Amino acid sequence: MAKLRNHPLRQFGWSILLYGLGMGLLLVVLQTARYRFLILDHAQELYFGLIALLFTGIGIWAGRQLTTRLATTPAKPLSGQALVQALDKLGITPREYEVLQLIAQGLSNQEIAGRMFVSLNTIKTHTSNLFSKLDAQRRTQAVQKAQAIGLLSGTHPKV
Amino acid sequence: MAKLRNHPLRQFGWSILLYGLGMGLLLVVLQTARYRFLILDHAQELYFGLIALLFTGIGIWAGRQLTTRLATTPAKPLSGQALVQALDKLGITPREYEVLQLIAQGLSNQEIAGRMFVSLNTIKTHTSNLFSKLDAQRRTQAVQKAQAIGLLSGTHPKV
DNA sequence: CGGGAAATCACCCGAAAGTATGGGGCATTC
DNA sequence: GAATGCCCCATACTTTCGGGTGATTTCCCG
Repeated sequence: MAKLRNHPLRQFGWSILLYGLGMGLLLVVLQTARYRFLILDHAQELYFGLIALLFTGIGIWAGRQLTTRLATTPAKPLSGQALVQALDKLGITPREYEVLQLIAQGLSNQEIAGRMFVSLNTIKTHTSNLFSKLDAQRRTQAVQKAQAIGLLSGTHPKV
Repeated sequence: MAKLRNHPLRQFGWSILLYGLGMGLLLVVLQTARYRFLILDHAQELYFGLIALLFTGIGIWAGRQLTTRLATTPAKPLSGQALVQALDKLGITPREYEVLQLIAQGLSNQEIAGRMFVSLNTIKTHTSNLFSKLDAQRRTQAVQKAQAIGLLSGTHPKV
């Protein structure tokens, strides 16, 4: 084992870890940089501004990753409790339902994998199980059937 | 063929402006605060960390604002004359609209070809043109956008 | 008549999607 | 502690999609 892996950077599972590491590293870099060639007390404001801007951007990115997970789950698709029963009846797990919602929003498997911080293969597994439970062969068919049953709320244009 | 129509982008209002102003103000506050009761040079690292954290949070908040604003596109039924106008505005031909409806019902290109008594390649051409007119990359995305505009009626439990 | 739009079909090619199978980790339950 | 269910990941393989290009026919319009 541990030889050549066929996945250079495709996996998003490490996103959070990388984010944390990157953040810490950036801080260190900024710190050292400050004590080297930018000792000007005058540039103090600049630092704050730059850091603020940078981390605002990072925050927006991170937020985009998180919002879908947070936003889709507590959304009121059909009838709350009735929804749970319907899902339970079909044997659809929470994770699979998440995938279903993202599929309905027109996302690709790769994009879904990125948003849920899991591997593309995992998404494929989820979709595969989901399709069999919904008795569908294609994602469009799955969405259609899910909407027909009422599993999905109104359309949410993302992108 | 494949002509590109105009796709006006959505405006975000002046929330960005307010955000910028708020950010600048926050910086000023932080600055003055630093020179008053927090003059410890020792806390330098803390400052960066706190600011980073703070603005990451702000970024997440801002990102959430933007995405939700995008997500609140009206999903009206739309029918009759208004439908024709909407289709005409997008440059969607009758044949393409037929394909769109069948796609929304979860059919594959092969199945659509069978139902419309044409070649699979013809369906591919239609879908391709349709996607460019709807500004979609995937069929699920096309369906989602079409529903958002109101081009598609309620879901029909076929199959 | 010539131009343009629509509809039809074809071919290639790379990227996604879907299928099948197996394995590991983890928590709950019996 | 064995069994179960969910989740995660992987490999291998086949099929479908989607993009690009080009071509033909028909029909309408100026």
